[in-house]
Amino acid sequence: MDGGNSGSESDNYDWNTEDELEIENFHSSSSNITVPNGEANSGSGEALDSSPQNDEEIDSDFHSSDVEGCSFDDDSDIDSFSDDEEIPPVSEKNVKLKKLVKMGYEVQEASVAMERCGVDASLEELIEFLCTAQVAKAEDALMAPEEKPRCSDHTNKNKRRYYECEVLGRKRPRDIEKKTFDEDDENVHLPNPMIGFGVPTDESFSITLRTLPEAAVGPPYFYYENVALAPKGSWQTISRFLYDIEPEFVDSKYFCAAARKRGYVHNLPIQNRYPLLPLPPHTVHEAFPLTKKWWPSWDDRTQLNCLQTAYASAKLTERIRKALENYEGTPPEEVRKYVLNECRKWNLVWVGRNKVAPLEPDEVEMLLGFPRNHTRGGGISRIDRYKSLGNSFQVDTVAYHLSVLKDLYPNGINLLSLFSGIGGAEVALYRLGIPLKNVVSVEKSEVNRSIVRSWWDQTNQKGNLFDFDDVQLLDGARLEYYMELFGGFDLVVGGSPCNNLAGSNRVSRDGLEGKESALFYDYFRILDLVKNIMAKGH
DNA sequence: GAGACGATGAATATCACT
DNA sequence: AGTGATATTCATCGTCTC
Repeated sequence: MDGGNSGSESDNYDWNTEDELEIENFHSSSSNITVPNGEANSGSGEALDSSPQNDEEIDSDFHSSDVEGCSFDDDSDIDSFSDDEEIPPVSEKNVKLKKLVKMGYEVQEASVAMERCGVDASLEELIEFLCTAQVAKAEDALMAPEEKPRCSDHTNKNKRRYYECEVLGRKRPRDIEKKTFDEDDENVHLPNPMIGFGVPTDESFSITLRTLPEAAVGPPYFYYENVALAPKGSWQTISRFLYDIEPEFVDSKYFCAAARKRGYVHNLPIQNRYPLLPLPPHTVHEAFPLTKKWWPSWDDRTQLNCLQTAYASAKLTERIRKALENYEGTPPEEVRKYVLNECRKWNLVWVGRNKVAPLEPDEVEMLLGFPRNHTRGGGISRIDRYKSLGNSFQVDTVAYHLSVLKDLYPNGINLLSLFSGIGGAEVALYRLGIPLKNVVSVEKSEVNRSIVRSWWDQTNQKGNLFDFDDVQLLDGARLEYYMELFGGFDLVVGGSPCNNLAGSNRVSRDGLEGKESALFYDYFRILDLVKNIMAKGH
């Protein structure tokens, strides 16, 4: 492991303690709130940059831009076991996985089998499971949804109660006991209010202690994200794969002026979190002061709904203007209802008399916590900007959760960023003043990779960015190579595609097994590989 | 080919009320 | 506890225009 990580004051944080942690709210530890102010903190990275940045060793041949085809043309030995052939056995588990894949099973289903049967399962057991699963799958298609078996009937070994937390707070004690995450419980219920273990603006309900399942404890730390309102069962599955950690559901409306209900599964400490400063505006009026002049009294919205990938047409806003222009004061009930419905559906704001408009990409950037023009330039179209932004993290929210890493890694971190998108996690860490030493990033969209690469250059990052376009390229060999190169990953972060989970999707809301959303299993696969390699003692 | 536009509801949660 | 009304949702696809 990287010497920088285990050094200095890390004795306060024992990797192996399952529970540890008994600290105060971020309040009392005001020393933590020495946050670099917003985007103007480019210097902070350098200030902390005492760690050796071995840029030189890391040959520029490896510098991502050429990774499109992922050229391992360096004459390092990595070449010898790159693709189809022998991956060096990082663990027995991997060997089995490899064998199963060679037998023709998908990596994904093989992973599932190993997860279900346990690491000690023999190859025969695994194969039997896979055969049974295939039969079951065929039967499944004939079964009514209600009779479909769901989740884990296998993990009887984990009968322990693994979610125990102490709650410091005044209200909502009635919810506490329900928080225990029973594996027989089919429903992962969403917290109300949706504040996870706590948000900066509402500390009345704030959990500062939790016990992680043993298998969940790092290294590395990991942070997984997806839409909270996924089809039933999705989060049970996600949680089950991610070492039975209870998801933390948080609505970003507590961090910014727009809603964004998301679930996060992570093994980070949860005490001493602190928010990015300055705090972003929390209401539409604060975010867009100019709209106040035109905002009708009968539009009672103070915040926006979820920022999505599609936006309203100019024609729609014109229809709304026409519908309103005939009325001097307050329009009749029917008209108000129509207009308000459209406004809520499309997140329209008032920009003139009877005139509404969709948010500009710049404004969406701001709401999501990105620097202005983050997605602008480089030949990126307006439509692509909306799409990329709509799929992104809300930076303030993620940064709040990741803020606990700052004290743990004063010299910076090595980051594995899967499904990076426009770099929400990278931006969050940067704004927290956590130096990025080495970042391995996977992102399918070339537009997005370009955005992150551009941001990396603009912010004069001192570390190294390696980007790939396909998670499949990250196999055991490649991971071992990078981990060997810079001493493992400190954080594995990623939000896998939500296409088949999102409520907006009329066409293919197929759940976790959907075409894109099934990439979650690659997140698990890669994370598990990293954990195994780390455990092997790098 | 790129982009603007409109059509395409179901699933799920919340809430007021009995 | 049950019920009906109400609200929200990281989207996809075909067609058209330029």
